[in-house]
Amino acid sequence: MVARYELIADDLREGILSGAHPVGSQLPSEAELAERYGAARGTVRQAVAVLVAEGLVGSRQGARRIVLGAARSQSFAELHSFAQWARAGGHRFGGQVVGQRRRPASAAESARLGGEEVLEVLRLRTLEGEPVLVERTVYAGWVAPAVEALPADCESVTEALYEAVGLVFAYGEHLIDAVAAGAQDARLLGVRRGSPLLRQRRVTTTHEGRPVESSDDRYRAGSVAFSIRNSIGANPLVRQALDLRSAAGEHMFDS
Amino acid sequence: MVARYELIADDLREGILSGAHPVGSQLPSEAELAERYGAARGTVRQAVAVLVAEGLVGSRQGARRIVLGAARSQSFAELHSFAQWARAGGHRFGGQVVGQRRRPASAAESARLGGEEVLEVLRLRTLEGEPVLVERTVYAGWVAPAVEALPADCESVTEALYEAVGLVFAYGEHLIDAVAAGAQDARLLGVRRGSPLLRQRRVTTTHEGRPVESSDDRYRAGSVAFSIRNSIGANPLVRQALDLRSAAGEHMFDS
DNA sequence: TAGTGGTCTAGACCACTGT
DNA sequence: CAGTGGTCTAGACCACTAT
Repeated sequence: MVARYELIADDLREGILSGAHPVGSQLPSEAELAERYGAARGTVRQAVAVLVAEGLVGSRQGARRIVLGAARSQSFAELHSFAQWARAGGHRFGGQVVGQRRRPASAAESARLGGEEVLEVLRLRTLEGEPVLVERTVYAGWVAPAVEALPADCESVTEALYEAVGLVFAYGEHLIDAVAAGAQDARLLGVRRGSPLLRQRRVTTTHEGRPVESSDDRYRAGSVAFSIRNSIGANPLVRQALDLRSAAGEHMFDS
Repeated sequence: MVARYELIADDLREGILSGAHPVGSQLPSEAELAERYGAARGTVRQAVAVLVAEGLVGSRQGARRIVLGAARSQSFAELHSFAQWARAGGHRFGGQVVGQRRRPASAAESARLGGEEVLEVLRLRTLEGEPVLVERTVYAGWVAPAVEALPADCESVTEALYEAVGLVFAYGEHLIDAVAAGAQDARLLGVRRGSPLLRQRRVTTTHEGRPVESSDDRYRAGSVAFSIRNSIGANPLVRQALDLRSAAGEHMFDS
């Protein structure tokens, strides 16, 4: 069942991408759209809200909405899963488990993931044949058996876990910064020690809010960037100071 | 005029932060909230949607909403403006213009900002007394006079421009990656050449979609991170491949 | 099967923009 | 001032979850 407002949003989005609503132009009024699509104003508003959330359209009270850009937006899955992101972008990609072991959870990991044992996995991923990403993932004990059952060259862990045990990654918290490559990073990525890496740390949970994994992913500089569009009044990405000196991290990420 | 749904959202948010609705617990049903606040269900839904967008609350059809976290979310202004962000976080901060000059726009800048002349400004910003950020900003010609009129140690350019000429930064597009410090970066930030920096490139526009500035901001590693919470079905931050080899950048950022 | 969130309608009033 | 988007209501039906 696809919602009416989704269909309208799709149609408007296509109009933007195809140039029927060029960047900088005004969108038709809500009343006009409601008539065109034979829908109530509320439904049209819901459709337009989707485009606003995607950053394609800007909105202010009293004035017509304007088209801000024509870049397509990606899904949660594409942010969460390297494989799904790379596939959607038409990239050649691969992955390989480099090391994997069960070990007792540290105090912080236990608080973050629950349980007393975790599974630690080190993966190297390639894009267009080049190594670009080192993933150090710590899985909660309860998913460890399912993860261990995966092949070492599993393309998409996210998809495989869904198919194997119906596990859905639903929520994520991400922290993005830059770090110098360590010895292991450097060896795996083929860069010099100390060279810049883009780091994405994250904790992912199920629909119920149950933590599944915590990961430290490091991209070779120049291979990948994060992109965001925002507007006054709607903006989920935030800066965070990293406490240069004062009392240490109460933050969830401390590895 | 503060909207009803904002007040309800504020109240619910405070309940989450104060522990009345602890992380992992269920939120009251929409019907219950509607009765409690004496509002229609639609209004309550709008309030809860705010919390969902902030990542504080998770939502799925058929089940009660659950509380995901208690971190406060920040505003567009706080992402856009170093001063407003630092002030909201209670940090000590400062800034200083290091260099500034008008020059002809490159072809890319002309396409991005409009006009044939731009104003280029190099600023160094400090956090807790330490230099942490080098800002290289290119302003569109039409705002150049207003920017040049600012004092060299202006704390908040965003606020000053609003007060001086009523300019509002309304929309932004950001690209986040890691780079090695160049000679100038290294000298200004007090780090070694080649050490990792977190880079945020952005283009900002007015309400009308008119481009105002394009900037390349570089943070010393370990000083600042970007943070995001997301969920299946709502997610504005995306990865972007940086084209290791194939034909060069059609992307808007190419400086 | 009852409860809950998701979708949709029809209409009202208000705040703001543009002319 | 007319037009437009923002807020709010009251009620209906549907899809999904939990028991």
